[in-house]
Amino acid sequence: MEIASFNVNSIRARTHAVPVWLSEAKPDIVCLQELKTMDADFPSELFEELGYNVALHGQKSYNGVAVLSKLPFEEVNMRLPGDDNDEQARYLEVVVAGKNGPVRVSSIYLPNGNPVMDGDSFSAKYTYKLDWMARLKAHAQTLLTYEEPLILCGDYNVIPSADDVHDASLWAGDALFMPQTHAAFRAITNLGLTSAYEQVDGRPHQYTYWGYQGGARPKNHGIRIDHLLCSAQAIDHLKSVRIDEHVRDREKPSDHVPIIGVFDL
DNA sequence: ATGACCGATTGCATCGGA
Repeated sequence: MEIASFNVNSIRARTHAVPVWLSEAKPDIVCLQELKTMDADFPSELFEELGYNVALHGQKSYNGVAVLSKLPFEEVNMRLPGDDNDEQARYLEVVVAGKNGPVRVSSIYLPNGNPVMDGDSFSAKYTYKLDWMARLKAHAQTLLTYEEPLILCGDYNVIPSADDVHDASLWAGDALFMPQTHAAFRAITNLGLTSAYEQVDGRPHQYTYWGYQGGARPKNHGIRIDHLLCSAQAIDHLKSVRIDEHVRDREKPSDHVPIIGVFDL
């Protein structure tokens, strides 16, 4: 089973790029982020034609997550517990039937959090990011008690270490690289979730995002912020990981590229 | 010679992104 994560930066702007990539890569499950559209305007037919079932949690203009799956959904959950007033569409969790039992997959669009400061204290945006990460930790803790293959896929907006960016000094003080961000990310991984990339590859300076500005892609000034966090029951069956960075060099690309984990599940 | 950001909105500029 191949499971991918891809922040598309508007699904309507990517009606060519995403189906072309799907036709080549043929992943079984794809977690999409930053749809930037309401459910009614999501081009489901493009994906149904390619054999995918679609689970959708859209939002007008911002955010929005989806899961495409060749296997039918046995369960779909659209909310990250912990704040009933949170209206932002950033979480979608599904369960499909693997070879040896249920496989649980989430599509995550973790808040950016910039700017970090508002005067002398953390901004509302950065506080929302840290709160959201604490909620994700609490939910992950619940899901891990199921002792299932669990893969939390998404745009975490977290640069895990200085090895995951061209020049870390340029990111000091950024919400993606703050000590508090790193601590909140470790609080999640320390529960027993392993980054698929770090488990089977781990080379430094491999990126999943290059900004549109300043020739970031040709200069290879990227960051690695899209991650597949896996329970032990998933990591046991992880065979390989790849980052399809060639997608970034095509016409009208997203600023992110897909990351794919190959699991024997 | 110079790698000039992109997408959504009700807009002809502003916001959010990372």
